[in-house]
Amino acid sequence: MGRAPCCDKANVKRGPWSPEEDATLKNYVETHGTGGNWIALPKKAGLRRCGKSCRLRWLNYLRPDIKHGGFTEEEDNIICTLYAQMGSRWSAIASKLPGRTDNDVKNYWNTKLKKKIMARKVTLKTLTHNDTLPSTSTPSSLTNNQNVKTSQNSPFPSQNQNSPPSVLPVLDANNALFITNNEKSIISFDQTHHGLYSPQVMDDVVSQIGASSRIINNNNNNNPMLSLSQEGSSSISDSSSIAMNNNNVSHPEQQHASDESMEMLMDFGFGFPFDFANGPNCHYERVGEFATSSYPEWVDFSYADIKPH
DNA sequence: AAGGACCTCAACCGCCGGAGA
DNA sequence: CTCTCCGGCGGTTGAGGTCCT
Repeated sequence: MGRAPCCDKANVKRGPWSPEEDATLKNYVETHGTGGNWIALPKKAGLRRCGKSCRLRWLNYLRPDIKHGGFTEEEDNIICTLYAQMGSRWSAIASKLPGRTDNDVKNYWNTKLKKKIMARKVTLKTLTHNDTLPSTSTPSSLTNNQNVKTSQNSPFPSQNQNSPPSVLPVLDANNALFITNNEKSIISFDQTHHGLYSPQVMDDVVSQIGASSRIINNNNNNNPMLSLSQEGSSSISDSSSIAMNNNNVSHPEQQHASDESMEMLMDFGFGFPFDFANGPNCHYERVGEFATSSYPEWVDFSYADIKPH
């Protein structure tokens, strides 16, 4: 048997609040406070509403310090950062945004911000060994991560046979984020997807892209380009992903579900950032937990700058 | 102009944990 | 220690608005 309801649902009004009800509740709370008991408040205030409904109405709409209207770019960044750190703990995230409620933040994330991030073009670009290499610097947003390595002299670091392949985030003069991982390839995230990339993932990405028949050579300097963008799509589904195996790079609908050769799946479906990569050669960890990981080469790009394409 | 699809966001639901009896 | 009550929270719903065909 479940818990008894908090109020007599047959005798309380439900649905949208009228201006009169708003005024009654506002006047009562401003005059008397909540009295520490929301359940008893509607009766005292003369409202035919559930106490929980009164509390919600006050917290989300009537209280004086509430901020209505669009979110700023700065607020977007804060939400993204905190979501990457703590997931859907909306009240905790909202507490860092003065005047915003958990409901506001949750709605904003679910209806706009998630799609906004997904819509950003994600482009992986591989360069050949003969390409001109960018001058490099450490991304300032990553300098606090002591696991991050940068390449100052040789852009193609040698590999230690006994250690996982290194993933080396560097910035070129235009602040484009590049990732080097072996002697033959650099991956550039012209516009990066936030997420957590393991060296195993990046190693696989480089090797798989190199063998991919789907690489698009879309420029004149022999730099093959793989684009994961959803450009041209009128609507963006909630789950967009690419799957990789030993032989190709393809969209999952083109991939047989029973294909046991699949090595990994990168899911851009926002479980973000928690469902980025998994598979026999990959590892699945939460951003906030990687510091204690046994994989010291994990790189957190949650704070990487995103620049318009 | 109409109607269907899609989007937004206020409101509700039900679970959980803390406080106090 | 157990039980009850209540506030707080995240997930979900659905009415109303907007866009698209």
